[in-house]
Amino acid sequence: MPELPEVETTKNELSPWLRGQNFTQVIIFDPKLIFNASVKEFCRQLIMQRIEKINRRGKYLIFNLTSEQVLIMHLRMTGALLVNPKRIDSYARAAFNFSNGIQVVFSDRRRLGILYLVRNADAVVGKLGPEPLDKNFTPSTLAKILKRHHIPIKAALIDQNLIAGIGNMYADEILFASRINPLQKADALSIQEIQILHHCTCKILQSAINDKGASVDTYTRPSGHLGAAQSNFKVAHRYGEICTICSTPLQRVSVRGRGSYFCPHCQPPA
DNA sequence: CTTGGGACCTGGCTGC
DNA sequence: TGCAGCCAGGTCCCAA
Repeated sequence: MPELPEVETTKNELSPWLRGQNFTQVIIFDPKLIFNASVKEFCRQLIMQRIEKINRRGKYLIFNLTSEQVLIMHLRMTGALLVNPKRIDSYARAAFNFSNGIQVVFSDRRRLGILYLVRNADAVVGKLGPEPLDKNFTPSTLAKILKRHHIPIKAALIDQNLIAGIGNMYADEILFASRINPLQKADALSIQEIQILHHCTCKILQSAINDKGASVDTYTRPSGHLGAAQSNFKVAHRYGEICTICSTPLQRVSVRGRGSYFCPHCQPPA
């Protein structure tokens, strides 16, 4: 699933291809991909626009254009942006051609991804919490956020309005590395636990970016290559296996309807 | 404020 | 072999 490290990798690898290029053709195979606008209008407004820069905010990709508009993409569960794919299959929902001759295909098996074309990016990403890898995101920032919420720490970590970019699998990895039980209440964590949690959040996310994201399910990098971060996972997608530290069988618990995997020995209940 | 549920969506899995 | 039912999870929305 594309979370912060996968979206960051997509941004990093797309940028050299797309920066300074103009959209020469926009083909929408699935009209539901476009939020709140007709396909015709969307294509008309995008054509001949130049991409100045690609940014990431949380799990969103933000394309700054020469016009006053901003193109925002969310990959959701199974979305991927592929550069010059060998063939366009039934999962392709849109194709973009550029002035340098390259083609970028939005591929999305479960069709939950979405594109926005707006004047102000804040209309889409304005309510997101802080970026966990921003230098302004300190243990004290995290402490202030968690103190305000009497909810399971797992639920807090994946709430995009509290912290941006963390999803189900990295939340599980971060909590395992921090030795914190997913059901522990956010406002009950000690300052020591919050410092560890902050450290592990930065470490896990940065390490996953260095590994070009995790290729579980359908995620592939724009080049078509896979990421390698999944090989370091200790609990995510390892259901039925044993803890790499203490050999206790990993357990599953549902937090806010999301499967949460943890080691009952390394991450004991409070 | 939190909590729980449904909706979206399709491939993969289970059980009959 | 086929089919129904459920599950996966990012996000939004609604009711209690």
